[in-house]
Amino acid sequence: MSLQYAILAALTSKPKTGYELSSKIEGSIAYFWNASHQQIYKELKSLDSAGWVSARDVSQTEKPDKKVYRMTSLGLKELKAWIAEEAETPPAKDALLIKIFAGHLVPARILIEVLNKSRAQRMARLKRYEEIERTYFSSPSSLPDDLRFQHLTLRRGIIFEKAWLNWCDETREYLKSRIH
Amino acid sequence: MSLQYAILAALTSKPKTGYELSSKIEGSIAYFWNASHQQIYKELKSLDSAGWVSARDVSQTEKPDKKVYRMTSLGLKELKAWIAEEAETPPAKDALLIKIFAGHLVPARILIEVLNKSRAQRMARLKRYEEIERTYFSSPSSLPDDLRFQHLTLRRGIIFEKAWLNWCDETREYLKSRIH
DNA sequence: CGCCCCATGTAAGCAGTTACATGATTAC
DNA sequence: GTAATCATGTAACTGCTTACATGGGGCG
Repeated sequence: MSLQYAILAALTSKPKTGYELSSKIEGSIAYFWNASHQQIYKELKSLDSAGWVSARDVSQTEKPDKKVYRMTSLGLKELKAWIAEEAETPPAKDALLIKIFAGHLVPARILIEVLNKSRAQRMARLKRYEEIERTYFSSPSSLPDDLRFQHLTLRRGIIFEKAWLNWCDETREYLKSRIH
Repeated sequence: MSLQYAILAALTSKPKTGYELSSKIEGSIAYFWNASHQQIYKELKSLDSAGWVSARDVSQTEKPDKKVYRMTSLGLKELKAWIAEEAETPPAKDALLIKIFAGHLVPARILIEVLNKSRAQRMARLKRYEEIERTYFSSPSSLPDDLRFQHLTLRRGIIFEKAWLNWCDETREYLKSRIH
């Protein structure tokens, strides 16, 4: 259900094709959401038949034809109404936490390896986010409205990756103490 | 798939019924995972037919009969192997972030209300986690192994709820500046 | 010659939610 | 009497993943 609203949110700035939604969203909604192209095409169809978006067929000569989707006024209305609803707080659902929870079952050095790999992924994300912030959001107050809100979600990414790194380090300290 | 491992992780300390798994997990795995009782009964059946857990029927006179599940040695072996595998980093998938992303579409005071409600939920969790830490984990070094690992996942919860609160405050400051 | 980019889908299946169902005991 | 706790499920459905499919153009 939320994916439909994520798609609508991605269509607020300008109309997009399913292909763009599934690949070019890098740098905005991809900070906190993902979906396969199959699922996105499906949701676009269902949004279309609900009248929340409308498709326009565009023929291309050197590339395959495509369908450009734009949000309708009904879609905008529904999106606004949904935004104003209370959001419930989802659980983390990160497999790494299950692994740590049951971590006493395996040797500490194995867990450290698993943790280090996760840490490296988190660090890579943080670097990417910080790079994006430096490049596009260096002076937030001069940005147009929609980009200022995008920046807020990027900020969330930066704050959280840092929190992850802190937790990884704290956890790693304990695991190291179990080896020596 | 991960739910099966979450169930196995919950069964490491002692055998449990589906009912206990779906309700009494409060205070451990519930910090970062959830599931309906229907789904848990389904997964227990599938784990049973795979030989990763085994069920024992227990008749009770004053309560309904129950099935107590314990992990088998095969289940333990598989859980250990899974823990040692690299964990990929999932996206946040929190609807609040979609709402903020498209936040320029609604009046700032509406968004502040939505944010405040989320913030209150986060704050309540943090208080709960801190209370649990004070009560059960005040001197971690004297704890048995499995509880020390449980404590690590609780620490993650505490660190993350604090990070959420920081982000909420940062975001609220910006939203307030849009009203005045 | 093979691979990547563009572009959109079908089909099968698994994972998870929501609604419905039963029924005894204990506590207010 | 009515609500909560204990205890386990079926049925229908939605959401999402994985595998498979097509086909032209550009690049090395």
